[in-house]
Amino acid sequence: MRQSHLFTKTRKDAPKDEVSKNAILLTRAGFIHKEMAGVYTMLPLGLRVLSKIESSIRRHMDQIGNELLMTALSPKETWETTGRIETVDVLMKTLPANKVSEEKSSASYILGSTHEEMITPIAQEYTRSYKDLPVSFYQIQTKFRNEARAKSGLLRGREFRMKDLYSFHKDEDDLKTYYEIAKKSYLDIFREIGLGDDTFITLAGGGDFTKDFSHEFQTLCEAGEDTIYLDRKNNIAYNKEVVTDENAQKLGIDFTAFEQVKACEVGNIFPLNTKFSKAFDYTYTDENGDKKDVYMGCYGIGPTRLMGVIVEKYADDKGLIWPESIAPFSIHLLTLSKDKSGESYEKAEQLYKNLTDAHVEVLFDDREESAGAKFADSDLIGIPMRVVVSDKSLASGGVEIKERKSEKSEIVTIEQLLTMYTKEC
RNA sequence: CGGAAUGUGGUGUAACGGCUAACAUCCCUGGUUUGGGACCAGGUGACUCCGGGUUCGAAUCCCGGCAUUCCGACCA
Repeated sequence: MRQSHLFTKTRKDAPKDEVSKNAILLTRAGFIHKEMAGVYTMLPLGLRVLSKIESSIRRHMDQIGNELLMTALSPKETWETTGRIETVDVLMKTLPANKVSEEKSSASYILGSTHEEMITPIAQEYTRSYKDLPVSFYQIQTKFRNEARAKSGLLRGREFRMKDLYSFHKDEDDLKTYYEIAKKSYLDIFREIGLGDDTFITLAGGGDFTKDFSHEFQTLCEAGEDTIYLDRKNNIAYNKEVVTDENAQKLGIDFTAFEQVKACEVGNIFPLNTKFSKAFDYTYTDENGDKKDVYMGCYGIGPTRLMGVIVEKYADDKGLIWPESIAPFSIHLLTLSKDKSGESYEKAEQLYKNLTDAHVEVLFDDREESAGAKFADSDLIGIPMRVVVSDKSLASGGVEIKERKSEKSEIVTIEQLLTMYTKEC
């Protein structure tokens, strides 16, 4: 993509209505645009990152589930069936927007904050035999939660992206088996998008869902809302909420020996068992023709929150630093020449063409800006590799390459650069 | 949902109760410049969040909303 065609611009000043690092940098670099507290538009650069995160999640989820797309609007009745219309305080309801529509219909709907109420009847309709089980469904979708306090930019929004996976099983053992598969898949995802080393499975309270512990995936992050008790050696953590004397005794654990760290919950998984299948009277027929309860699990990851966490963890004082796997582009190509008929400009154009022909994702800064402005923007946007084509670089034998995360730059020939990026494909 | 702070051109800031609301940046014109957010000249752009009140006079003081941020509670 040519930067001259990118409608967003960078800003030197931080927006005054943001304090969190992720919101400030993503706004300054033109990745997001705030609409309201906790509600952000994804601008082109932001959408590219979000899409990469979601693609990565999708690749892993396709191994263990069927993708579908449920509706964001849901009928009130289904929430009345489970009783959660009374107990889930983040539910948003639609209202007729004006007098005219009020006269037409006074119906109101629930905006989906989670989809157990919708997926269970779908599973019930299609999978009623032991031969159909286990089965699992997932979607990546925009969710709505009326958080009492949206905060920390992308970390806690009222409208956000979520990947939600639901699994259905013949019995508890089968659920447990799948639960472990899902757990592993989640760890693979976090590793792939660059959070592997700092993300820990964390035992937490099960909320309404279960009396047992549930599992959260917590990424070490100062801006996170949670505190976890971490045992790095054994690769396990406990959410502060379950660190009680009672649990210490029950589990035979000395929590004082654990490291206390701030973390952000990037995923969670729950064994729901029969909570929802009972509410919807969902049973299957077993080999003997008997009706049996269906066991269920649910598993969530928040792509927008992941994006925020990655910014919080990897940015420096100059701007964003994207991990390779989710960067909006692989290469930020800069020409320092404004003379569009000059040699260095033409070399840059040719290089841009060769790279994009080879399916390398390149952001080409072809704008008429000063060198300093281009470097500053490049640092702010945070694409992993910067490639500069200028009279100076050509005189030194080629193009200058510099990784965003490194201070060092080096000169390579154009052929060397092309080889580096095209032989991977 | 409780508490606190803040609302001024697109963005970031300034302005004692008193003159045409100032500065920077962005944007537009022209010129100059080209390896770390260049420079010169000119120009556009604000009912000072909304509604009341006090006052001869309100961006400024008071009351009520709304919005944003932070702290706390909450967080399927």
